[in-house]
Amino acid sequence: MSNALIRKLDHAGGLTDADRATLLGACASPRPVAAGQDLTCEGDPPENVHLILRGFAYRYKILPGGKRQITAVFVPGDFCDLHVAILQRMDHSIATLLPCEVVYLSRATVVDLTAGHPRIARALWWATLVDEAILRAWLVNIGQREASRQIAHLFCELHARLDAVGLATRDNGGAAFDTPLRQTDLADLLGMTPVHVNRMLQELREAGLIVLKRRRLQILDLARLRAFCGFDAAYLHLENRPDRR
Amino acid sequence: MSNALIRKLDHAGGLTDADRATLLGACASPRPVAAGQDLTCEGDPPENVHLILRGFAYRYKILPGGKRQITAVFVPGDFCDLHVAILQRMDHSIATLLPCEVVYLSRATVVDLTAGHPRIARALWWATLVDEAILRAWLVNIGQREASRQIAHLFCELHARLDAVGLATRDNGGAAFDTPLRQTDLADLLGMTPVHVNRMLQELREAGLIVLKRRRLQILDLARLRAFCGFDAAYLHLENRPDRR
DNA sequence: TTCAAAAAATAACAATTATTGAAGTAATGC
DNA sequence: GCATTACTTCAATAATTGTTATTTTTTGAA
Repeated sequence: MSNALIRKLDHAGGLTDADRATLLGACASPRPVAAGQDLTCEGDPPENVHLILRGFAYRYKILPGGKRQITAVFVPGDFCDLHVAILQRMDHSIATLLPCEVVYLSRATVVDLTAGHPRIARALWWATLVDEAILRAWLVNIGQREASRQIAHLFCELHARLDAVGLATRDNGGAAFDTPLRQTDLADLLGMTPVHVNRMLQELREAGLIVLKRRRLQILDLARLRAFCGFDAAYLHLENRPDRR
Repeated sequence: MSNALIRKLDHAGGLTDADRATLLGACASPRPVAAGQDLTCEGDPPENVHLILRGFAYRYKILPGGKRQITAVFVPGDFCDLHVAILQRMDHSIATLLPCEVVYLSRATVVDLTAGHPRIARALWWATLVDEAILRAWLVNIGQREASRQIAHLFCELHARLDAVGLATRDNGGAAFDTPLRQTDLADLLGMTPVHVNRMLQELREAGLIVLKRRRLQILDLARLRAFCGFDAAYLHLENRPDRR
């Protein structure tokens, strides 16, 4: 037995079967959440920790002028706010992009998980560090790359992360996955206008790099797309390739 | 007795005098490091944890094309890489901006600090979360604000962080601090060209918002500068205002 | 299946930002 | 003091990105 969380944490290495069973137990009763629902709002005191088991969610912040910046995308296996219990108030919001299955973990449960299981604690620590590394990679992406390469880089990252939990396919050089991001989401994530996102997507299509249709992204030649945007998966720290079960 | 680290962690709250003494002891023998030196290089396995006691440092990543993105600025009291011991390789580099005094802490020391002193552990945890929040704020800044407001926002953040460790002045509405960032650094931090940074600084000067001369920044009216860029210090989580000692 | 709403695609034009080069000034380190 | 580095200013051009508006397609609900 396995689930997205365990598949992900296996990349951190060091988990025993007993640890996996403990994690499975903690994920026992996920709740369904509809698309477009806030899991946490800015200003709230943090309560539960949210774990996405199925579906997609995202972290965002609304500026006074109404602009929205997306600062994280959560895929199955991701904690949305593992860390945040120490802070007094949330400084951002979290919402679902698609219908999700979400595990609500009380702080007490998280403390139990980590205090009683050092290898799990280490794996969760690893996940937190990877989240931070992703944030840095996004900063580099937005700051330094041109628009079409930003989009390409995001797609490469999403593919790698979804592949790590078994939600992407790879076939002779190509790859594919379902993406929840609309063009307006991409725009708010990369700091562009939706129109420009659309233009850049056209470019990627015309360059023969991607096919994007009905929220399904096909990467025609993964190596070529990665070269195009200078994607280096090192920051995802997936070096411990687990056996596929 | 106090130092920048203690002044900073006092904002997390909860430290006892004994904790402060323990922290002071850990900072006992800082090493001087010249300006422009790498403390850690991308690709290295992480070794020591670095704590800046005096001076400024920054985290950066160089892209294949040679572009540099600065992903963090460290001021006195900041850990550069508290967290990173778990990962196999550094995915970025860290270097000094000015001559610094740096405490090199072995992983063992960090483990001792946290394992034996729960309130210190909590404070370090808090510092890690704030670092992440700053990263998100930078993403929002670069993604959503126009160039001059990005610079203003960065200045507001630096002022707040330096004020938290007693390195900024505030006088009847205004404020001032020494900044280590050259215009090329600002450019690599915000994803602009140096020429454009220069232009935007002129705008801020002409708007009567700042005076920047010889690496000293004077904010003429802090409230006005904050309003100009929509700065809200909440993400720095400095709510526990300690007594100044 | 049909309809209404949302999202995506497209186009023309405007605004912002980057690039390059050059020249001069100021600050800094040795 | 001298050499070096950083900053300032100007200009002309190019590239990128934003704005607005319209059409088409997709999506989701009735």
